[in-house]
Amino acid sequence: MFKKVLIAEDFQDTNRGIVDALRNKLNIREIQEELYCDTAYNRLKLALEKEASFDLLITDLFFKESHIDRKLSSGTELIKAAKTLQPSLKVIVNSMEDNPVKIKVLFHDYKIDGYVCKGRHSLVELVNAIDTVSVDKTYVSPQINLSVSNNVFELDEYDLLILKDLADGFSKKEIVEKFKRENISPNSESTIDKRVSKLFDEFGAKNTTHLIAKLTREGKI
Amino acid sequence: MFKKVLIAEDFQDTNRGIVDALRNKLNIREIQEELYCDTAYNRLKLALEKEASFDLLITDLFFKESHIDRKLSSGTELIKAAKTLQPSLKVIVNSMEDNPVKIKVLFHDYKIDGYVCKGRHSLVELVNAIDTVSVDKTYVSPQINLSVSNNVFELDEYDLLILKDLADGFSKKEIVEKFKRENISPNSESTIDKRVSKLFDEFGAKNTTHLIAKLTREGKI
DNA sequence: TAATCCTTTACGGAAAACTGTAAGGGATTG
DNA sequence: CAATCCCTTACAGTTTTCCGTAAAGGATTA
Repeated sequence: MFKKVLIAEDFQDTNRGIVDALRNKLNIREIQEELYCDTAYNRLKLALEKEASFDLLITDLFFKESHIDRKLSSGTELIKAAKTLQPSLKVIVNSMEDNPVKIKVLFHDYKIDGYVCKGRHSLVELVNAIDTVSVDKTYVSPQINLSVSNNVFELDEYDLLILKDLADGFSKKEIVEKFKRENISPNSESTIDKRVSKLFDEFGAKNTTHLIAKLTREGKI
Repeated sequence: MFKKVLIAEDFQDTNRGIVDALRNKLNIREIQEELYCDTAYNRLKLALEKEASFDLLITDLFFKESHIDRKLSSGTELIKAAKTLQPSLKVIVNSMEDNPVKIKVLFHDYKIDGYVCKGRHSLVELVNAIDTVSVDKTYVSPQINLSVSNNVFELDEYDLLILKDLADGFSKKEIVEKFKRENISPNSESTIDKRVSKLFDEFGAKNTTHLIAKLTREGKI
């Protein structure tokens, strides 16, 4: 079981609940909390330098903006920095996010060990997650169905360039001009037309407005 | 000071923090928690019938969906029902929402007494809010600027009908047909054209796609 | 080398979006 | 009552979107 745990979470009241659960149900001795990504990172770094490193990081994904200038502003940035600093560190994410696609990215690209979706059973799940992760397995909240989203179409960088411009209200002709100006190729109106039409098929959209609305709602652009 | 408080909040770990704070800092004797809007409402009703009614309701706005069939599915519905049941009940909302326009609506239309925005200082603010509300004043988290949003363009119901259909990929002609079918008026293509053009001006959008992208990002549709 | 496949590009036509003008009707005001 | 304002609607003209066909060029394969 873990001995030293760091919690990064900007909701004061949520912190309390987690700390209570870890202390009482898992008998974890050393629990520290941070409200900001930057300070959490500094604490991890300091502990590592003093050879008293943390075993587990429990972090949220979203942190409210603050007046203080920050280098790290989101959970994903914190995770990336923390894993670079200390690859052995186990990471459990505890967040509102329930989009399987995004959670999948956390496991694939950010190599997290557990994901707990905030909700009615958060605390019970978090305890289970810590148990599971402590024996080198991965944990995901049962209500999240990661397999559903296997055949989701991925957006490559070029598609994203087009989509973002469309969402910003540019016409196809304007996008053509912009691409030519910035030496982005291909840059014919015809190609851009075809790309967007392909995305209509992939995402089941009837027209540009529909497509952009869908992708915006899903947080993909 | 309040004697009997009900907390409606579907995040288990958040509940814990609030209960602790109320008990320790405010010496409130009777604190009950509910994870669902419906059960919260039933508890309010039961207490009223037994002449042991609650003084204060602290509720979130968003509740995760559950497998159980519910009559009330959001905090606003709970507030509406609760105020109808027991007009004297004080209500403090504790939620993620930080859009001043939406918070303003809670005070105007739902007659809430306090609003605490979940964040780093939630607990401290909540204690302040309870203090303030207990002497018949209203409380709003200091970071929320209700006055800023005075000149924000409001979307009326009719505009929203159009916008939602556009976001769902309907063409203007299809919207016209739909409106006529559902006896929604006005329903000429010309009027719908004009409404949308007005929204372009108000929100600084270049075309429909741009408008829908903006409003979707802002969570207005 | 020839055949094949894929991507880019050009082009054309129907449909839709966008804009401006103008007419009609209901409500308000002097 | 007439003048005015506001909203709805019709219509027309330009631009843009959307979709199909087809040609050109590059890379891969037999």
